Amino acid sequence: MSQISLTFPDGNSRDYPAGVTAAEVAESIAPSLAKRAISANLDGRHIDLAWPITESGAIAINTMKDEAPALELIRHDFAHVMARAVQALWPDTKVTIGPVRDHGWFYDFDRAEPFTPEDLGAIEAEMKKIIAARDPVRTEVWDRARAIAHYTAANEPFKLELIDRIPDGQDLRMYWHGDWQDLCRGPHLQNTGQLPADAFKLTHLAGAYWLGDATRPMLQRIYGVAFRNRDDLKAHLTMLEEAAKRDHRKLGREMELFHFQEEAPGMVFWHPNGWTIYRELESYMRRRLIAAGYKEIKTPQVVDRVLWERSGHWEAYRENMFIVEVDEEGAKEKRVNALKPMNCPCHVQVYNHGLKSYRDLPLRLAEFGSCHRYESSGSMHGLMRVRGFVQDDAHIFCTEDQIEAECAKFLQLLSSVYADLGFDIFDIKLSTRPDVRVGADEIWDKAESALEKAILNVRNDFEVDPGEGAFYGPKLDFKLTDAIGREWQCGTFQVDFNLPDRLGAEYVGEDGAKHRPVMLHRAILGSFERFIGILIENYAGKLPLWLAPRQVVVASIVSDADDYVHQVVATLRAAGLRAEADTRNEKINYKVREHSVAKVPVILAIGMKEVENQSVSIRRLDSQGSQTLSLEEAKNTLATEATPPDLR
RNA sequence: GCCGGUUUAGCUCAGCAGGUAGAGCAGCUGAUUUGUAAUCAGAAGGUCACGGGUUCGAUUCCUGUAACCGGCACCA
Repeated sequence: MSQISLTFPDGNSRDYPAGVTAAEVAESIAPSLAKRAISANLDGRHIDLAWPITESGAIAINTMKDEAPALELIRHDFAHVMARAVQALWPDTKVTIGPVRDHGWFYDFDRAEPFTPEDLGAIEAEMKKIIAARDPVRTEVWDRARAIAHYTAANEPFKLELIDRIPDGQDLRMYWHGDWQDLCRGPHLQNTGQLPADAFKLTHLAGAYWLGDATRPMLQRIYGVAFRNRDDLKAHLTMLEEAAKRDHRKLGREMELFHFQEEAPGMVFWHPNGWTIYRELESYMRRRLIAAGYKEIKTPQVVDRVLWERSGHWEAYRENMFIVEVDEEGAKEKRVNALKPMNCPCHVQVYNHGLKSYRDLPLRLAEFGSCHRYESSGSMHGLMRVRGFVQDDAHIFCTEDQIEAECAKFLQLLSSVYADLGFDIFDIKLSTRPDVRVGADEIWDKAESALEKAILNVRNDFEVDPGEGAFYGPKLDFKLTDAIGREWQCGTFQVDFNLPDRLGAEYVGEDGAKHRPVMLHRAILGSFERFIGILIENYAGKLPLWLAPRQVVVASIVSDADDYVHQVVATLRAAGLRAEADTRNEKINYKVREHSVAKVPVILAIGMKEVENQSVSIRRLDSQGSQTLSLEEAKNTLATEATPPDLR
């Protein structure tokens, strides 16, 4: 038998007979390592301990201490154990796929009866039995015919379809967890007893299309989470509770920011507090855009279908547009309009008015464009996905040569805006030309490299998503990371060679001839509604002072202080602060608690001491104590703090 | 749109093997003048999401619709 040479992480290497398993390699290093071993990495590939190694390479033995491989194995084996438990409880259930995902796994099943939330407990109990049995896990390589014969006999049509999709010549591997078997690429643990029976939980049930395809049957998906130990699971569940507390829908109700109701699903009813945040954010964006050389415009809400036909939207998105039909006087047919689902065609109309010269470019037209899209009922989610929303939209009309500079300027503006709003971390994704596209390859080359160069001016890490660009041009997408690590795609920068052509945009060049401008679609916040939702969740409702809808409550301790309370409120208001008086006949404890729960950032408590000294006792949200300042001092401090970041 | 779930007072939630409902908080009224996260008392508050059916009788059972929640699909 031939020899192979395996190199260890410390740089040493040793020879083994070909076909040696990682378990044997671990044993040869130290029996204690063999006991703790769970899997191995061979040239970066994650393999089973029992897998025969036939070629030389670099090997590392994994134990439960190696977080990434340990979690992958645990979650993957849990998926199998859960599927086994489900088939044990309901033998008529068909199995499909069960990948590792996020903090756990899911497995999709096909069964006539729906699973109920109560079933989850029964499944968990069955899983614990399987773990306690410590059944060995073993694997075999099967040829296609044998696998097909097996799953035909077992009446598992989804598995048969999976086999069909695996390329010819690829090994099919079969895993057994005890007497339950599943087609799987592995790797897996050595026995089910290695699973932490106290560190998993089945979390929820959901429907999911087979292979993610809406035309295929809907399966029943069961989600679970699993960790290496009970403490990690508990920490995860606590984190979920914390995230639920930040839910902008809950905070929106508690802080009286907005509401939704049946008669206008997906449309926001902004209340005074919420609208204050909105206006503050809008004013901020307006100042930033004007300072960055944009001109603000406003275009119609209701636009005849012919414009959407010309732009191409009617054909592609008719189903998602709100249609307004009008009986015009004397007309035989109703006139068909659409509520605008986006602003770009209207912006081209503004551009097209009057002859443009190359000297006018780049022309940056911005609009807080109110748009309506008929989103499917199941996709709406609080402020995050709505049917009526406002974009911080702008279109830059420029020459091809100006793309790079405009992109660089935009990146600068975007990162500065995100930093001002509390988001210092964001990721960039570059989506390049798709198979189906318009425009010559040379122009795509130019646009893609311009975008890439522009990013590299700002930072050196970005993700490339080949083929995911829009049909009209490549694009950049920006994902920011919030306080609890979630990512939100907000900004976008898209190069468009198509729409200027379809809508006949032109400029007169230096050469006196007419040329097509390039159009850059760009947004930083995306939609105000969604971005405010993100802000609320990021700050858990405790917005920075300049964005807080209610900035200061001046609360009396005794009613003899009421006159001075009103004087303090008037002083603060004159300094531009959103201040209100609370002179109700309640204890200061009660007032402090109520305004703290309402997330008012500053409470000024006023008793007779303050009246006498013309001072205030200032109490910040979440701080224990209070501090006494003169009224003048408090006014100046708060006014400075409440200044929007771009005006400081 | 699809699968599953939910819908009871302003909010959070009980309840009903079918006999038209209950709590806490909020709100209202009164007392209390209070020093940094809930003062006490009283009265009041509901077409049990909406429509149809079964029944002597439906908030409860069946059925349809809508909205919402968790996912899936979609997201110009």
